[in-house]
Order: sequence, then structure tokens, then C-alpha cells
Amino acid sequence: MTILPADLRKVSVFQHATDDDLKLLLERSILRSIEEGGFFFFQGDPAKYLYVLVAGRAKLMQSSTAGQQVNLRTISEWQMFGALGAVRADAIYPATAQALEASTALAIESAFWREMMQTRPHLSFDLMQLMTGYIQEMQERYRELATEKVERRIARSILRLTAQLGLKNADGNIELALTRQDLAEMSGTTIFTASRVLAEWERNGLVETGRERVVLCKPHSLVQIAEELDES
Amino acid sequence: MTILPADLRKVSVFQHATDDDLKLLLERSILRSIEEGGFFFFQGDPAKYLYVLVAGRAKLMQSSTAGQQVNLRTISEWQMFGALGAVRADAIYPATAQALEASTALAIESAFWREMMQTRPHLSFDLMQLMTGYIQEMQERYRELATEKVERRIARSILRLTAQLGLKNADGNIELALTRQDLAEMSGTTIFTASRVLAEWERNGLVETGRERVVLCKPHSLVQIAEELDES
DNA sequence: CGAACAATTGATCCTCATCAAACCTTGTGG
DNA sequence: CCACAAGGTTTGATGAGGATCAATTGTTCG
Repeated sequence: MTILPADLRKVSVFQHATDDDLKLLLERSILRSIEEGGFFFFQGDPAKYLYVLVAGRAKLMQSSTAGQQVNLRTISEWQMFGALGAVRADAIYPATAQALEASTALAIESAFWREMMQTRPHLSFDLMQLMTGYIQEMQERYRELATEKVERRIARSILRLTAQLGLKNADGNIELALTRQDLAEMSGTTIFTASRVLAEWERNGLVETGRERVVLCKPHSLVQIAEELDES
Repeated sequence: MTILPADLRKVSVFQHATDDDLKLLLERSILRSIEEGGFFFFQGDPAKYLYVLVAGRAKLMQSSTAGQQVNLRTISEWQMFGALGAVRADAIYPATAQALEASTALAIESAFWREMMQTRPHLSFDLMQLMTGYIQEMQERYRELATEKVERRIARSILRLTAQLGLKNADGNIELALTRQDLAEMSGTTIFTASRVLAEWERNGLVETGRERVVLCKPHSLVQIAEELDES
């Protein structure tokens, strides 16, 4: 696989970079391919590289010492990940990155990236933009988890996912490839509850489900579930 | 109240700024005083200013459309807040900032701050440092909320707070001024459960409690509650 | 002293997690 | 092409953990 400098323009953090900078970045980085289920890095590893996913799909998750884990976000093509560790020299990854399918990512040395940012304000600026987005999303999700019921959280998780990478299929419906396990970890619940909620929605014609598959038939109704005030 | 440029050095984001820059910042900013219970800004307001708390104590909270709210963090002196909105021109505050006691903050125009960052990489760098810290903390708290039981979350909330602003009192114990309501919002629970947990701890001699007051007698035992593996 | 606010306590109920068992789906190797 | 294994999913029964509500008891302050 060959990556062109122009491809990197699709990465939000690189949108204002010069062609020369993109070339430089490419030269100084390496490609890493990981098979399905493999890991780019583990929580706690020293953050030597930051990554840009160029093919496939991955997820970022955080696990406790007891082994329980939550999904922080899913990463699709041309998204940057592992960037938190890149800010300070002695950082470690605060999360684990696992490939959901066979994936390839561009690995950029953190130290080199820090150097580049020193002299290119737009880079730090765009990275900051990205970070503020994460903070806001995490704050929102935190509040949801603290104050909202499972069904709504699941609806929200699915909608967030579709906004990010939802693909319309032949029928014009939106289709997602995700296991109940993943959905549960995204929503802070168990696969059992996730399964039950989806089953209920399917009974009402909101979605169709299958093995590792969810098809949204009435996205609007989902939005309603996600947003509506409590009709207690 | 007069603020000296040197005082601003206590703000983590300003630690590498030059004296001239600090002076400039001071000249271009104004002081806002808010009485107890008052608000610096509301979630959804256009983010015209970013703030540095110079006196008092405040909290950042996020509320849903239904009015339920969670505590994102408490702000003590020389901490910056409202900075998320400062990154892009059209931003709005993602949270509400309320004074916990009579407080004063330095208000810096977001537009001016953005200008300064353009030409001073260390400023964006230090701000990014701060942001990565927030992201990591939110990710952690998110996982806690998703996977851990109330008692442990409450213990964690209290410990986080003491790490940030805990003051030893005459007996060498650590004392905190917080209502059950605040504690509940910090931990994602209700004031009833918070009250019960504290009562149980008090029975076991871990803490002493009073109106808007919690005194830690055995901090170590709290750490144990917060960290120990599930002894199921 | 009384009003306002914070905290406690008990009773009740509901949402979900948990566990066990069975059931699909998909891919593989004989 | 079928059988089987492996992993994903469903479903039911059960119970625990907290939320909720109502009533009461402190505490502080004008």
C-alpha cells in the first residue's frame, strides 16, 4: 500500500499543513499492519508513536485493573489516534487500541511530531481542535451515563456511530457492523441488556438485526428515543 | 484586588510565558466578581471569554435538557476554565460555571487569546497539556461510572478532590467543604445514597461528617475502598 | 424564634446485572 | 456436502443495588 501526501490532507489535524510538511511526515513514518483482533498499543505502554488509521477499523478502550473495559471510541480511516501520549515526552497511552478488522496505520514518532508542532502553530491548533471535540464528547457521554437510562444510551451510541461512519446500503437504510458486545461496551451496559433492547426495537420495526449487524429502518424514531424528554 | 503579572505564572498554561506576555494578558483582561451561587457563564452561551480563577472556588457542571446535572470538576485558585470555547471562533461553552463561594476571576477575551497562541507555540503547547489531562480524567471517570459501584465512586471522588484542594486542619486530618448534593453530582448518584455511604463510613471511623463538611480520619482506608479489587 | 436549607432515615419499587442454558450463524475440515 | 466447533446471540429466572418518595431531624442565620 502506498500513501500519498495528498491523502494525509484528509486527516483533520493535517488539513492546514503544507505539502512539504506532509511529505516530511510520510518519510519519517512507518506503516504498521495489524490483523483482526490485534493491538496497535496497550494502555500503559510508553507512547512512542501516534497513529493515523489508513485502512480498516479500530477501537479505543480503557480497562480497569479488574479487567472490565469500556469503549471510548471507534476509529475509522484517516482518523488520528494515540495522540494524547504525543504531547509530553514521558507519556504513556491512556487506552488500548485494538483492530476490529485487518487494519493498517501510519505510525509517526511522537518525538518527531512534537518537534514539528513547535514550529508550526497550525498543527498544534488543529490538534487542539480535535482534543476539545473529545473532551466535549466525553463530558456528554459522562453525563448520559450518570443520568440516563439504558435504552436511551444505546440509541445515542448507535446514532453517534452512524454519524461517524454509517453507510447507507442498497435500500437506503443505514447499516452498521457491530457486535452486541461492542454496543454494550459503548453504552455502558451488558450484552444481555443490549440484546433485549434491540429485540424490542426490532419488534417495533425500528431496526433489523443480525449477527454482528444492525440496520436502522427508522432513524428518526431512534433520534426520538435518544432526545425525547422523559415521558414519565 | 490587584493581580500582578507574576501571579499569573501560577497558572499552568502560563508557566512558560514571558513577563511581557503576562503583562499584556493582564492589560487586556478584566476582573469579574461573582457572589456565592452566581454564574460565570452558562452552558450554551457563546464563549467570548476564558477565565482564570483568582479567588474563591467554583464548579463546572453539565446539565441535560431535562435539567439533571453532573459535576465535571471543581475549580480552585489559579486554574483556568472556560478554555474549551476559546479554541474556535464560533464556540459555545459546553458547561456551566457556578461560584461555590464569593469568587473573582480574570476574564480574557477568547479572540485575543487565540491571537496570542498563534505566535507563541508554548502557550498552545501548555494548553494542550492541560487538555490531555482533562481527557484522561474524563475517560477514567467514564470507565468508573460504567464499571464500578457507588461506594467506590464516592471514595474516588473524595480522593480526587483532596488531591486537588484538600487542606489539613489542626488535627492533621483532611477536611473538605462540600454538600451531599455536590458529592452526589460528582459521583453520579443521589444525595440519599451519598448520605448513606458517608453514614456507614462514619460508623466505621473512616470519616467525620457535618453540614457541608467531610473530614477524612483514615485516608488510607478510603484509598483501599477506591482501589481494592472486588473481593466478591 | 422561625424560616430556609442541609442531611438523615425508612419503606418501596424498578431497572439492570447476573447466571445458566439453549439457540443461531459462520467457517472449517473430513 | 455434511458435521462439528467456535463464537455470537437470545431468552428466562432471579436478585441486588440504588433510585425514588415522604417524613423527620438537624443546622445556620436573620
